[in-house]
Amino acid sequence: MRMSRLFLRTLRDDPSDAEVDSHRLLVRAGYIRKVASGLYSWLPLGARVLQRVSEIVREEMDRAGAQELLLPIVQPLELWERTGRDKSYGPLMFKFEDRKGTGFALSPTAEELVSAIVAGEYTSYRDLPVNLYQINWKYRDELRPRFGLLRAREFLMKDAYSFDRDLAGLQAAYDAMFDAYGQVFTRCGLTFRAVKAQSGEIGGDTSQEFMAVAAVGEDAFVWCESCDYAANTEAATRRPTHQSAAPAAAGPRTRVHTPDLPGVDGVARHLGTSPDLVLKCIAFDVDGELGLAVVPGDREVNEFALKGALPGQTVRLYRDSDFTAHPDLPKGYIGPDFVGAKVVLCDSAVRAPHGWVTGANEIDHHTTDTVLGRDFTPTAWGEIVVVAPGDQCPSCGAALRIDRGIEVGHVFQLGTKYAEALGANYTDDAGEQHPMVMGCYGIGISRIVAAVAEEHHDDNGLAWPAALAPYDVHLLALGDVGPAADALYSELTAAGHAVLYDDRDARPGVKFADADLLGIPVQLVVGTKGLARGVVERKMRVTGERDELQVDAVVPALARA
RNA sequence: CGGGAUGUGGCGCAGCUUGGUUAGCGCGCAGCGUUCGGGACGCUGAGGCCCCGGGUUCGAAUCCCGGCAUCCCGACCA
Repeated sequence: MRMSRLFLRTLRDDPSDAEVDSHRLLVRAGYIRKVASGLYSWLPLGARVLQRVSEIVREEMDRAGAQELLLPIVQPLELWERTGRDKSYGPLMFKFEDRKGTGFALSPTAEELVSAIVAGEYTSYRDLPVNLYQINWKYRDELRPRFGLLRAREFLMKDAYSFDRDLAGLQAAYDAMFDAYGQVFTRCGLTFRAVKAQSGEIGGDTSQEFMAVAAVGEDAFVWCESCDYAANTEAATRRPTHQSAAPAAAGPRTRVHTPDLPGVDGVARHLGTSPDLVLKCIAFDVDGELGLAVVPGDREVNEFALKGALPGQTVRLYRDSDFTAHPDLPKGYIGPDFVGAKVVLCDSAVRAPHGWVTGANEIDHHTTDTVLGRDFTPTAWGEIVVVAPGDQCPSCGAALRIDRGIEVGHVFQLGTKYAEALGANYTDDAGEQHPMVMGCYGIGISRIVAAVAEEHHDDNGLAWPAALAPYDVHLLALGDVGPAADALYSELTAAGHAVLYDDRDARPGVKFADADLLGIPVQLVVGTKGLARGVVERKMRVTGERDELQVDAVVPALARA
């Protein structure tokens, strides 16, 4: 491509509305332009990168045995009503009506539609397994789009759906997708981890997220320094801190006046102690009764862990409205011995060998030297805190760490939820009907572009991994070298390289600066000085390494690289 | 949804407090000349519904009211 003809305008100044590096540089380098909040146009360079990521994903999906299809983006709302997700997805969906008043939505994902299609075609165990995927635009009217492509309202996603006879089949499909995902992100040059996750809105059981490690990532995840344990903060757990209660060294329990101090930090400061010696009692609803989650004051309750600790029961943390409905609850001053509590679920850290400062079950009062066993008795134990750095890994005991990441992929074992709702059943070899067992697997393709830009750039601009760069080689013609540069351009193109040829009538400094900003991996500089000695200069964008190549050795040299 | 900030040629910004010529600056763009290995310089030029609507006033980018848009922070943890 001759740069003199490329639809491109680079910007010298950072766009005022871009905060993170990927957004800032993709706009400055002319890859994307914002149309509205969370909506972007992909200019030619950006479109090529998106295409290259798509191609990598396509190759790995095909290799893993999945089959590509293409589903409509506009989907009847009726389909979503059948699984109830028109409500649960609710405001996240872009909804509208056609001229006849029929409801439609722009697809935020496609479990319903795929299930309905499979239900309409396949009915026999002989048909299974099958794994279908598409690469298509998805729409979510996000609460708060931000960080450019990282949380957009329109984004390109690869979504795959597997259908199996049983759980063993699902596990095999899931494993195949998991491995393929590792290949995709490795090929894209991302530093990533697969972390255990909660399934969230989509439903189902086992799920793992692929997180590209990045300081600007919106999600924190926990990982172990010495083994491969990794989980997002919702799903993460730790080893119990105390297996059994040691006798607490404490004096008599004492009631103290703590006026207007509902917060742990304020109470600790007021009493000259530290937050980790204060017990926090968080009220929750368990099957309509009052429960208390008891954790040290420097910790937070993990609502997912809380639910996991009380299997089979419906658990929900109290909201302001619950406290309004229960004026008898001294919010901020509840102790673990509160009389109305049917369940007192303590974290293992509560077994620490010392007395605690706790709420005195009365507004403006706390008690000191509150002792486990003497002053309060838990009804249950569990690991219910949000994991913090330094906690022990549940599988090996080494220290856990927390990093931030960008969720670039997510694999789920869904089970039969959608198959049942949409009638995706099959007949087995004994003539009996069963719902198909589903998995679903997503990759944020446009988000990968941003995540890679986030990881691969420097002060001068982008620095694409070779696999994703919009062009392989950036050929710069400096000064009066037209014929030689033209010849090289033709040779390289003929040899199969995607070449961006800066044939513009611009000064060298402009060309160098733009080349670094665009971030194509190999820069070839044809200048009058070098040409006089029969050489062109090669610069590697990532490392900055330079060397010289004889003009007639350029094509073979690049072929080797 | 709550809080904060912003909206002025394609991009980045000043002007607004204290209303008053023809609305400025840098980049970019066009023409001419000089220059030519890390975002050159000079001269000339084009390009603006000052976010939208209403109001105050002889007069509004500027003051008032109401919208809209964009960005940031937060969105239950006692």
